[in-house]
Amino acid sequence: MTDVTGPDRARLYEELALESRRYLAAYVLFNQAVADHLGLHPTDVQCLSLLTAEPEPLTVRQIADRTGLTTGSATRLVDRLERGGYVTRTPDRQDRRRVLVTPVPERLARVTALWDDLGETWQTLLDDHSEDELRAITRHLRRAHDLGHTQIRRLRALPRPD
Amino acid sequence: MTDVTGPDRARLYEELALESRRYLAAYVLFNQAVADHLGLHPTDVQCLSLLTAEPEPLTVRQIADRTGLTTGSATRLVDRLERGGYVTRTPDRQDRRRVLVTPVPERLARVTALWDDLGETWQTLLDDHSEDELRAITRHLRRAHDLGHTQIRRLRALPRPD
DNA sequence: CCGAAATCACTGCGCGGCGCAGTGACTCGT
DNA sequence: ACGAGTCACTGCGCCGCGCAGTGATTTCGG
Repeated sequence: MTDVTGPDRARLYEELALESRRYLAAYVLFNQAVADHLGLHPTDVQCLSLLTAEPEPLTVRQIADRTGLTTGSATRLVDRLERGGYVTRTPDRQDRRRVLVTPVPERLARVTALWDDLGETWQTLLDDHSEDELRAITRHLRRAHDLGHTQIRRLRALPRPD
Repeated sequence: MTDVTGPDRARLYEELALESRRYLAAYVLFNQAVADHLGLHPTDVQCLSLLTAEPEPLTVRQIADRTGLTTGSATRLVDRLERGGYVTRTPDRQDRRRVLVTPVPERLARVTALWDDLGETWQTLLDDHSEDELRAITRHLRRAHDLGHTQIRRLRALPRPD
């Protein structure tokens, strides 16, 4: 077992924490820049990202949950995207209360083209990492993601300090 | 030199890209949850994070640049934080046009306490990574951060596709 | 030097995304 | 069959935000 109390290690933790904060701050700015460039809002871009990541269409509620919006705001979000031609609404045959939101590939081409272009450069970052390192990075991201959701549940359960 | 074209490696790239997206999506939700819990806006929390990360106070303009807001909106942001007692305004003696924004430690204690609590759990994630892995993760984050800023400059230089 | 230009924080104004609360349509459990 | 729960959707009002302009201060060119 590795020693988790060494002074080197403490410094590594601190560096990682600092880089994480900078990384996340940069991401927010980057996302904003992408949205500006496309003439959309960050939320809209985020939603398109969600839709393209999923193999099948999402319902309005699923979009609301994954973006942190209320269902009302999610309806408006889909309104904007539909008006812009990015998505179409389809009634769900299984449950007629639900509405499926399907992305329109042709309209999304411009967006994905931009992502692909930016992603290509991004991949070159990974080229001089070993496979073990890549696995370690991926593992850390996944576990941080999981912890994030755990913390969110904790925060929502906690009473508001006011 | 490692082979960067192998099928395993391509799969690792894809996994890492997917986990990154999930990680970043979770961060946005997490940040929102923290802000909700404190009765603040995500932007406000982000600003407090910036202020506490820096050893010396920032000017309104610096806050604007680092949050992606206009100076006008940054003024309003500082207004909110000042009204809430989180920061104080101090005129800059060197340049009398400028205003320095200084965090108020006592008022921020509650916020940092929450961060520390959440950060403690977060650190346990790192305990079963080797030091080499930690270095690899940190390096990746730093380079991704740098690339992000490069891409932002590219995006701003590009013409709007409209 | 002195006046023009740049930069700073700040302010009115209007837009629009968002949460809230309520509505009707639909599904499900008993 | 009927009530409870869930779905997407809709007015309404709030307020964060960008935009454009202002005055104060600094910087720079002739």
